[in-house]
Amino acid sequence: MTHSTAHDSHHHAHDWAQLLRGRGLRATAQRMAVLEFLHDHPHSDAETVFQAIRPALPTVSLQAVHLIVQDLSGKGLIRRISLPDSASARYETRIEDNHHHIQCIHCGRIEDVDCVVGHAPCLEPDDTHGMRIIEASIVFRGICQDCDALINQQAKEKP
Amino acid sequence: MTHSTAHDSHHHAHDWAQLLRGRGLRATAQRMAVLEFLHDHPHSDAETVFQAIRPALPTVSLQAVHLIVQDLSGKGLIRRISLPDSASARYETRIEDNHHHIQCIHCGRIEDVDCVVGHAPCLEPDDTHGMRIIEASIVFRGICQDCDALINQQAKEKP
DNA sequence: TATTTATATTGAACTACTAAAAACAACTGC
DNA sequence: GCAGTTGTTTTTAGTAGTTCAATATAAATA
Repeated sequence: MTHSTAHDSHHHAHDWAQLLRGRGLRATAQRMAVLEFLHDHPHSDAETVFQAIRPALPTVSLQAVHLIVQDLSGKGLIRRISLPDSASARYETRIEDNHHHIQCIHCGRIEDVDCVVGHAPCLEPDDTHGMRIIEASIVFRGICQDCDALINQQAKEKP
Repeated sequence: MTHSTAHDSHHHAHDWAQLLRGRGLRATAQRMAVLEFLHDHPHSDAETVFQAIRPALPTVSLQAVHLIVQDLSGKGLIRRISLPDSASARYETRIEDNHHHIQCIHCGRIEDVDCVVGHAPCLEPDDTHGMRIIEASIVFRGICQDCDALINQQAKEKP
């Protein structure tokens, strides 16, 4: 019988330490801080994570963050996302499902795309060239409403 | 009535010069060399293109290649591909159709994926978060037969 | 608690790409 | 065909993101 507070069940308190040890990784403060931040702020890049966790861990280095996200990706605890319109790699803790992403080519804003209409077919190319498919990475490139309005406005101003 | 030799029809000789001028770009030797090479070697990165065309154009610089692929992408003559398992951007001349790619996560080999079973749905996420979709970039990550065999063999050698 | 060993830190280096100014070459009109 | 204009390329530097190597540190184990 497990005790779980209302806060826990709502927040789904993650035992990052146990998760790390389960994959044969040591539960360090840096790794847990990275996991915690990525859980609350998906699609963050290494620099953003670094800046965010620095106040709590003043000695942390950007290189350490790079090393951590690499290790965690390798062990499947987080997922690395490389988007056409972002120079740096992004990371997220949501790895259980096969979800995809949509990014505004103007402002770079990124959102999750939970599923694709007709979903399954997207994971089955008709000719795999003899390859065993591990995952399908689908990135939708678009323009968000804000940027669209902004562009239309700019077009009016100087014709 | 057009004259076309057997060689032409087979090789589908491209008039890169005319294609460039049609988009308001000057037909320079560098640009034509880049187009020609990318046509024969799709999914090449800037460095590869640079090395390939250098023998014919000894004064060409890597920076020029970067600039050229950027210009050509901007004018829609080539397409830029960014793959999760490749650090550098790749380029291809095949832009008419909406085809996708499959890459081996082990050796990095890239192949075209002409179509997806059930095709159309992949271009329609169920929630666009208010964004206007411009394109869907689908990359299949997998392991090719050669690498799969290699990995299995290595696993046997040291258990 | 002491020891072992993984992990973090530090500092440097590397790769892909971009920027700015000068040299050059493609298109225009003569 | 030749000269002028302007778009391109070259050259030189620089930047961002990431990785590497050696040392220092801290987590797990006994």
